[in-house]
Amino acid sequence: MLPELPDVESFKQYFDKSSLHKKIKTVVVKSKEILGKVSTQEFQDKLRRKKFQSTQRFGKYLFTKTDSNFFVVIHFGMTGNLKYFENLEDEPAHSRILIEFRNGAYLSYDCQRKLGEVDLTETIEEYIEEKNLGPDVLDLDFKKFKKILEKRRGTAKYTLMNQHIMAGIGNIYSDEILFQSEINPKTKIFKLDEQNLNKLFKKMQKVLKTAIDLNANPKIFPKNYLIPNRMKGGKCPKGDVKLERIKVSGRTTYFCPKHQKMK
DNA sequence: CGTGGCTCCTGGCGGC
DNA sequence: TGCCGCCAGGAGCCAC
Repeated sequence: MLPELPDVESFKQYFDKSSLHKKIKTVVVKSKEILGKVSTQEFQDKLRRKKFQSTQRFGKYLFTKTDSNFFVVIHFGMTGNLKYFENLEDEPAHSRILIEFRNGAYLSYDCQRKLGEVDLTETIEEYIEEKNLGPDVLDLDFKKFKKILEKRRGTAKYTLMNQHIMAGIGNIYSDEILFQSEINPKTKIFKLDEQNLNKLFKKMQKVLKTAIDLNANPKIFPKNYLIPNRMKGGKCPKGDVKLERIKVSGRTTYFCPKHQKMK
């Protein structure tokens, strides 16, 4: 699936399990377009002989702290992935950055469409500031959630997906959250009353946490989830109504016309 | 502030 | 059969 908050959380777990506390031997930048501000030279020089000490996820970003007081920031774009492996023949097809550890194993950042980005930062706060990201969705309580929605005039879908308002939700999970909340994606956010907002907040937390628990794997999602049916001709999991496919905020959006009526 | 359109990118697929 | 062009969607930019 596409790298939204639950997917990045599972990348974090994968990274932690495979790549922490191992000394880096070499770094190969195979597609320099993937790098943000940092040059290939600096990226390689700074990482050589270092170790990753810990990781932190914020929104759709994964921050990996090195033992030298800087972070590697990984953004997965649409097609980013991580793979740890022992033999070079197992290197993925679109390996963009390849880290070789001193134990002989490798970590590859694979990204077919090159829409992802890898960069360095001194602090997480600095990076968040620079990208102007809103708070991480899972750090919100209901009070803060209501606060950041005040004075917003956009649609529910746009508001959930806008990383400057809140960080972590993308096109796929916004559809799921709105489906579970029984809110039409085109509903203006200010049209929702206290009760609607409360339901939206609770379902948002529930959907994201459930997806994290299930390793962001739609194949094992609950039976009443929209995501596994999110395709042309897909049906509402609560009945046999056909899902509708429209554009909201320029993004392909699936919703159930029966359960997500306009308020 | 929000919307819609364009851009980046690659591979899969539909249509002719 | 083969090839063109659309589409997927994360995110930035720009005009309105």
